[in-house]
Amino acid sequence: MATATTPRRGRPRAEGLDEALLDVTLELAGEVGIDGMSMDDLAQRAGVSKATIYRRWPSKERLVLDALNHAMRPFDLIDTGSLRSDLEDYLGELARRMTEGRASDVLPDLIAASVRDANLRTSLDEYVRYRRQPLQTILGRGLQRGELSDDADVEVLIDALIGPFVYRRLLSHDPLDSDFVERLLRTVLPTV
Amino acid sequence: MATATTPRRGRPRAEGLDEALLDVTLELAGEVGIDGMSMDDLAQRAGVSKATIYRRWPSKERLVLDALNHAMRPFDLIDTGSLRSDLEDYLGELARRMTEGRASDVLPDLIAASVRDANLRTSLDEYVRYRRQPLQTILGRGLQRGELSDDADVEVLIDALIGPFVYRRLLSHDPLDSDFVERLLRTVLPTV
DNA sequence: CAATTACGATACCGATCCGTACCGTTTCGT
DNA sequence: ACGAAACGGTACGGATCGGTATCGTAATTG
Repeated sequence: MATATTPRRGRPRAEGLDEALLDVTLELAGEVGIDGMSMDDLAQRAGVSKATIYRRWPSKERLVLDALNHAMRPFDLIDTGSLRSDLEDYLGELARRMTEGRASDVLPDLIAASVRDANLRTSLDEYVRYRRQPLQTILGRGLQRGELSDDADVEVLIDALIGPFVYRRLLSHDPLDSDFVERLLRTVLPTV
Repeated sequence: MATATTPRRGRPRAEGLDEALLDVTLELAGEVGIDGMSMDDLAQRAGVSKATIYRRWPSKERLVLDALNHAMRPFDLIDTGSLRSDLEDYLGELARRMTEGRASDVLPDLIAASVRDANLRTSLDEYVRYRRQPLQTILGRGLQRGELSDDADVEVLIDALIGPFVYRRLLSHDPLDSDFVERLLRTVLPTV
């Protein structure tokens, strides 16, 4: 976790191996689930000895936790000048991450595991807030510009924008593409 | 699965035990997860010998599958005469089932497991279609009555109605109550 | 060169779990 | 009464898994 600041005496840790292991962890957990992933399989997939892993993390639990937190990368948010295109940009990026991203494959398993694991729950909550925040910014700008009615229910509007993505990704398995983004915005966004 | 039609020779199966076991299975799976549920724990919780379970189901997998399918009970759909109150009724019932229902506790785990289990996936897909159908009926009536614009995107509208429920239940953990139903309808439903 | 630490490989321990087998007992049909 | 099937209890086998320990080797510092 913390970078080793003191250059010790013996053979140094393999460079970049920590991050590589976190990636493999996320990948494998996405394939076979967190519980279904054995440390032996993980070591083999990474081309590494189990001892090497346990020299870096004290337990499987902590490793998985690190891997999940490591996967969260910030959105860069651009102000295009219009509510509609701001939302198109953001939701397009969201669709991309929910279909392609490394983290997206673990999501179902993470949700299930977080029900009974307080640490995973905390990580997941952060992730959720992370995704709402940009929409709050975008919709706030829309309100200032008058593109959104003053009595609009911003929080529920966010639910109505993110919810369908979650629903399609986890349950209906309908596509998450730009066409869907268009149709969703036409359906949900109050016509101005 | 099939009811034993032929009254055999020896001691008959305990009456209603099958259903009781399915209930306990669903309950326990909701608490500790499908993988986390051991057959020994299940037997103890049900006050039953493991042999009794394996006399009825050939494997844990088939038992869980039966339990999930058993949990799906039909909605009874009433035509209140107005689109708005039809939706209030249906979404209110949906909110109730997603928070109180036996099946609701297993949902996260079921989603995760269905990613890698074709049989669970099939059950889950049925469940998903089950929930869309009533909305298709309700919105269809709304179209006929002219309460909905002819160019409304019914499928995406359904996504926008169900999605927020899924999102709140699995991710944001915000409440699913009648107030939320009201706010969601005000936000999503095109004002007539 | 010597001490030190990381590495791959492997064996191992203890725990858990699914599924089966066996026991003596209970409840039914004949 | 007798055989047949279900029952609770329990023990067991085979497999898997997390984590530790050990060993010989490689890399780096002093």
